[in-house]
Amino acid sequence: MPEGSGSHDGTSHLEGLNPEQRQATEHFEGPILVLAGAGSGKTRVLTARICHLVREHGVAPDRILAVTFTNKAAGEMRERIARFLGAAPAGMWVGTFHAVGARLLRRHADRLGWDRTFTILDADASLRLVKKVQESVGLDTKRWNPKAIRAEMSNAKNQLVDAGTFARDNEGSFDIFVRSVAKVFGPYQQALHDQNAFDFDDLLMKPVELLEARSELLRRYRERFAFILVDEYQDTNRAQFRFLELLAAEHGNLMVVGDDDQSIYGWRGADIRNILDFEKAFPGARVVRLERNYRSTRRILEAANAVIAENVDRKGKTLRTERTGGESITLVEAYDETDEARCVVEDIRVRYEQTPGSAYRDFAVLYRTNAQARALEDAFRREGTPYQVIGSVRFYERREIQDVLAYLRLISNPKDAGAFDRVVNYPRRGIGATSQERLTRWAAERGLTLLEAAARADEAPSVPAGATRGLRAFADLVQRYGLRATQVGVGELLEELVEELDLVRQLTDEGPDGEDRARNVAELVAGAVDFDADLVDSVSAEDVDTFTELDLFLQQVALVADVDKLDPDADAVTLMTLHNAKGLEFPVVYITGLEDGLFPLARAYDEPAELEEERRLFYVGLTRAKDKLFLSWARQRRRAGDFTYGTLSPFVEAIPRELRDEHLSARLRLVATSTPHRSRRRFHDDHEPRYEPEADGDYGVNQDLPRYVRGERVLHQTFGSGAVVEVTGFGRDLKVTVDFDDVGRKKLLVRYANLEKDWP
DNA sequence: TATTTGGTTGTTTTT
DNA sequence: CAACCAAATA
Repeated sequence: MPEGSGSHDGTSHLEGLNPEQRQATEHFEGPILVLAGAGSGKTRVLTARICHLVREHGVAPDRILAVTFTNKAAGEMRERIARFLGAAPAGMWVGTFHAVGARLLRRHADRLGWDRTFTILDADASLRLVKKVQESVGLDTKRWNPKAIRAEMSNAKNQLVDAGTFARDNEGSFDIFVRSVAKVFGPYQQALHDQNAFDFDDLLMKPVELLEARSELLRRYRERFAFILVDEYQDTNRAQFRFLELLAAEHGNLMVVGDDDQSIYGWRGADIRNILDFEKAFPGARVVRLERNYRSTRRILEAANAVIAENVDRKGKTLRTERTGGESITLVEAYDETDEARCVVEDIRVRYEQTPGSAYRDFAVLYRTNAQARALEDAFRREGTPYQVIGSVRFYERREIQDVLAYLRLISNPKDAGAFDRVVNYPRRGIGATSQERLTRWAAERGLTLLEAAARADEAPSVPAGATRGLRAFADLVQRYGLRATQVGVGELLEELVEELDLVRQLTDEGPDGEDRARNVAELVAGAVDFDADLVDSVSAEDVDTFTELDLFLQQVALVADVDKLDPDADAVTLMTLHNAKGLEFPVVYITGLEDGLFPLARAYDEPAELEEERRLFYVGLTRAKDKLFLSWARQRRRAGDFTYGTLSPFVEAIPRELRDEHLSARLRLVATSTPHRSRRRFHDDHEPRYEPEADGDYGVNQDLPRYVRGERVLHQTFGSGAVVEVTGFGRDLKVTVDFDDVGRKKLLVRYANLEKDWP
């Protein structure tokens, strides 16, 4: 589902470009910002320009660096260029920022004190490490949420703030949370180093460190990447900006393509200023605007334009299309999420049956949060409509997959303590928590890696004899496979490993989910067998031979996103979050869950900037559709256990009424016609849950609960006492801002904060 | 040491 | 309504 229209094989890369696209494509030297609206053919422009550079200006492909947002986009770009040029662009670097960063680190990690076989920790592994470090520095993991700590560190790294700087800046802070983060940050980085590992954020930050510290490398790469192109520039963060600046500021040959209206990763550190202020950062930059949309019908674009026009912080542009009219936008009001899902599946069924030549892959169902996938999946399964879910329960995050991968990681990098902990007693080898702890202590005393310590466990006086046997067997196994990894491919290696561990049987014996798990492992093995090291574009061809296939496989696994695995050949409806839909297009798009508080999420109301980001996300969703848009919301929805009662999202209200075609779901229609004189609230039939006043009806009775009004004194378990300064939100999203006497101002969700009345 | 249990906790989005 | 974790048990 690439953007823009297809190319014409064997013809010029310039053919079919409109004047603006052509202008951008033919740009040669100097900085250029391409403001490309949704569906305006920006991917085409990027590939065409690369072809132009190579063909018309004689630029060698290996002097070009192109950064894309997903690996899939990178692959597609490479493919298209090869088609135009008639040959693969040898030596050209194409990949995500993370992949490019990893590639640089693979080459030069030694200059930073890492080994080139370093492990890339995924989100889960890094969280475990944070927890472990927290325990080691004596910071209660109950009181200080490891996730929050990791998020804070991640944020810092994305701003290029390292542990030392962070500590210096925050050690004396009045905010205990920040001080706690400062306590963890240094040891966390140290632990990463000890394990020869980087986390995701390091893949962006460390290359910058590398280039800043090594002027000879900087010089070399500036020269090497004489032309740099960046897609989805609106979603770059500080570290990524700095990376580009380092490489491109001198020659200025930087083309960035993006759309400020589609900036949706602010929460991940993306700084919309990067695109808004590009001309300041790169003086003399040319600006080209692509405002002609080749994707959507006029009705869809009008709706999208109306929605995004409500944002203040934007460059401002209006998309135009050559297409006319189109179907009106359907808006369905459903009873609950099950009803909503049924409506979607039903609509797909009807369209599929009535539209000649249509296929299931023409449909996409989008939602704000992954949790919403469940009800939809159930409906699809019931109806027997083929579907694929992107994200949700991510394949590589599944427990059984992580276990197998931990073996591979440990085989590839014996210093990986996280991987060791994970599988030393899986399958059971009679090594309990106590033995593990003792071994860890002994290893630390002797300066051994856990694996070395396990091999010599008999020398460790404190480790029980039973555990010693298991440990030695384990160490022996990992060592054997370490050798094996240099002899056979990763597919064969994994087959042998799974066989030896008897994993399939282990899993099937586990119970009801066991078979699924076994199937997943089989799928992983199949993936490893199919793995082709030549396709790993995050390691240069010239470097490939210095790694085992296992190393390359692990690198690949760490960096592939879920969207990368979207199978375009499968004839199935695609279900995914709006974030994952970025850059894709479909003839028919369903956007579900359009309730106030869900989309936009209630918490976005805290900050105008966040609300604008939610609106941009909606805009991204709307502009994915080529021919037909279908919007839906539910009056009632189960969220995190309890019921919520919604109203239509204000985002939808921004769409002019004449563009929408509003319906009640079949179910609501039924109730409405059978009891025409009753008020809406009484439509529920008796089999359905009714409005149940929640158990908080006795607010006035409980003397310990504060009344949340300005000036009220409240007491918090960790933050102490303070005064309420602001009250926002309502119901389950009720929030209070409190000025604490000791720790300053905090915004808390009443539902979780457990505030007590502070009696003076 | 392994397994079960019950209670607590938390849902935004992802490389 | 999960998934996760600590404590209780076999």
